[in-house]
Amino acid sequence: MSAATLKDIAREAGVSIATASRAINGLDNVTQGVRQRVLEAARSLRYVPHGGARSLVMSRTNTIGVLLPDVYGEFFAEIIRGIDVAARARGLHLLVAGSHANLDEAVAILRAWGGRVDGLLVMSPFVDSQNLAAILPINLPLVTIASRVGQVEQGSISVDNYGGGVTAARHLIAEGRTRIAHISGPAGNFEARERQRGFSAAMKAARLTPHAIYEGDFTEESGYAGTRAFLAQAERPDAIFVANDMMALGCLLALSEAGVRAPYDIAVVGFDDIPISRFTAPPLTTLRVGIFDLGRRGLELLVEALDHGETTAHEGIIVSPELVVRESSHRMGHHAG
Amino acid sequence: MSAATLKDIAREAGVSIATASRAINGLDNVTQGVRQRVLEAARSLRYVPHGGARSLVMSRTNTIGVLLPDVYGEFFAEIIRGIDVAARARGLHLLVAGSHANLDEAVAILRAWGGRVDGLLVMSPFVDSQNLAAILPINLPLVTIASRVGQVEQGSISVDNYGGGVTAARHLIAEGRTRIAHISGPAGNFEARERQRGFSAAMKAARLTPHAIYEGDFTEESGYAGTRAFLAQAERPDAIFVANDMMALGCLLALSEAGVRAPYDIAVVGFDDIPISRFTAPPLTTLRVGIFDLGRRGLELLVEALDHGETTAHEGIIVSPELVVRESSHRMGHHAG
DNA sequence: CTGAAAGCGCTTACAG
DNA sequence: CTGAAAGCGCTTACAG
Repeated sequence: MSAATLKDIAREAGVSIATASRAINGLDNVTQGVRQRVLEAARSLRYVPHGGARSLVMSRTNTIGVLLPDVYGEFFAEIIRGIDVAARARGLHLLVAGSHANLDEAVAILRAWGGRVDGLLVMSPFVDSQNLAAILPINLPLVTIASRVGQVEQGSISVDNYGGGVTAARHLIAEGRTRIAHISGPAGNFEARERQRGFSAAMKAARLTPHAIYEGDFTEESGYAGTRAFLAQAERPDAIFVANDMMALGCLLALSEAGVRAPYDIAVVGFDDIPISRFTAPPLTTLRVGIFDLGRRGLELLVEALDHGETTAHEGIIVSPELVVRESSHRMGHHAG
Repeated sequence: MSAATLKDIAREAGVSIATASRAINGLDNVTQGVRQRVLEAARSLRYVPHGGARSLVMSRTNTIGVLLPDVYGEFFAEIIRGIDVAARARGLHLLVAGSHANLDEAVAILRAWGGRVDGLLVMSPFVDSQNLAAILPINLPLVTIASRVGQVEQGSISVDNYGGGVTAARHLIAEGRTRIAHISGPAGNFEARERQRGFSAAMKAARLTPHAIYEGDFTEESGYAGTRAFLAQAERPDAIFVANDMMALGCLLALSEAGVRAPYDIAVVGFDDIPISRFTAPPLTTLRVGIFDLGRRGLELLVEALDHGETTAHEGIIVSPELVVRESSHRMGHHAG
């Protein structure tokens, strides 16, 4: 037996399919008795409305398409969680693509979503993703998260990465560090680039030169490798600004293995404040971007665009990361051994 | 201008809408010239097929519904990643619900997916989720991941949690530990229960009694709290089997803060092998369940059920977790200080 | 309050 | 090779 349709329950209840539809949807122009019969028929036939058909006729899918670059690690788990919680609260469904390697792939995915989504939530941190909006195959409300997409978009929420880089550098300088190294994110990543720019600018303002720069790729492995490289140098750094927390984990392990104590020998500052950063040993000083809220607010912006029509020109929201000082960078930590 | 439809491009190309459809879909019964004209019209009108309409008529959505209990932490990021990679390779879309607190909510979500998905991938580790399959509102192919759903399902992939608990206990016993404590998962969680059962059985077989049991909830916080509780006892444990890696992170921090050295003073074993477990200090001994593959294989099982019809009775796949010995439990670690 | 009819955007036998 | 027509499962003016 395949799924029951409105036609089936109309026949069963002895009414027209229009009336069945009204009863099911709780419209008020239906008599008590009729409604009863319809609902009963629906129950006995285990009727489940066909969402696809309904979407087609109402030209509204109640579904948001979420396009992410890669769902590896806690950062993306938090983003998705924020989006999911906000979507569920509004009865919206989420069509999720958890990876795209480049613009072409992103466009192909978006195209395949035609007629399946009401709006788009996109995170595409590639340096060239400013073209995304222009290439966009479907003309839908679009909100970008932590991306460099620009112009055409309906709204955006992003992090002041440059400012965060400045803050990180200033903090380490204020801690009395002078040989400050940097492990960056991948070259093609817009956010990574901004963080490094901010870091460099603040160093320059303090008349310091970066002690060393290592190009990582945002994975723990690369943070580990970068730190090993620094430790092998003739003159070691006395601080490392790591462009995200995942890499900072690798950094902390490399230090620990080498018997180098953070913060005493080398101070470490990360970026993001993923949930586990409070639980590293030592706990990690980092720049909190409020990952969950990035996702949540992104979805809320999109809902606004959906409700108020696409004309509402939202300015981009820019979140200032907050320095969270924990033990990895600060000699006076509570648990200093 | 709203989105162009097949009708628009048919008119533009001077053909019938049936022919336009055939040309667009690459069927071979179309002349070169006609195909050219249609494709050109489609391009100039920026035509994107309406996936919803296509689904309706073909009664195939090419979409899988993914129901998860909670997307917090690396574990779920890995599960989603595995599912996503496998789905993208097959051109399938993913409708994702990243949280449900109980059976009722799960059922409501599933119901709302009627007519939007071809099959269901469900992870519902609640003890009572065996009822899920029976309550299921829609009659769709269903594969469960790490769940206790049973009978009605088309397929399942799960972890031998009991066996993993046994292995963890045996390992610690073999390491010469005798005062072995346990931080469990939440009481209502099926997997947590099985892990503890296995642990207890192996302890009993070795004529040992669990030194202490603390009921956690799979979060870092509870691992931290449980460990603090253990450390406050008159007689401290010399080993802790922690029911998942997230809690083990909290455990390691609590030890580190208290100046208790793992593995020397207290050995620690986790469960899951989330990506960061290699990067804790000390690196965490754990039971690798192959999280990514759990997601990937779950989706593959579902695709099989979709292709071969719902009759194929898949037996449940049970994955044996593999003990990965790192420094947190073993005195002879490479980097022992 | 209820029903017949049109239509959402597409695919697919059925004729030609 | 091409087109007219039916139909996927629903909603919604339009009459009554």
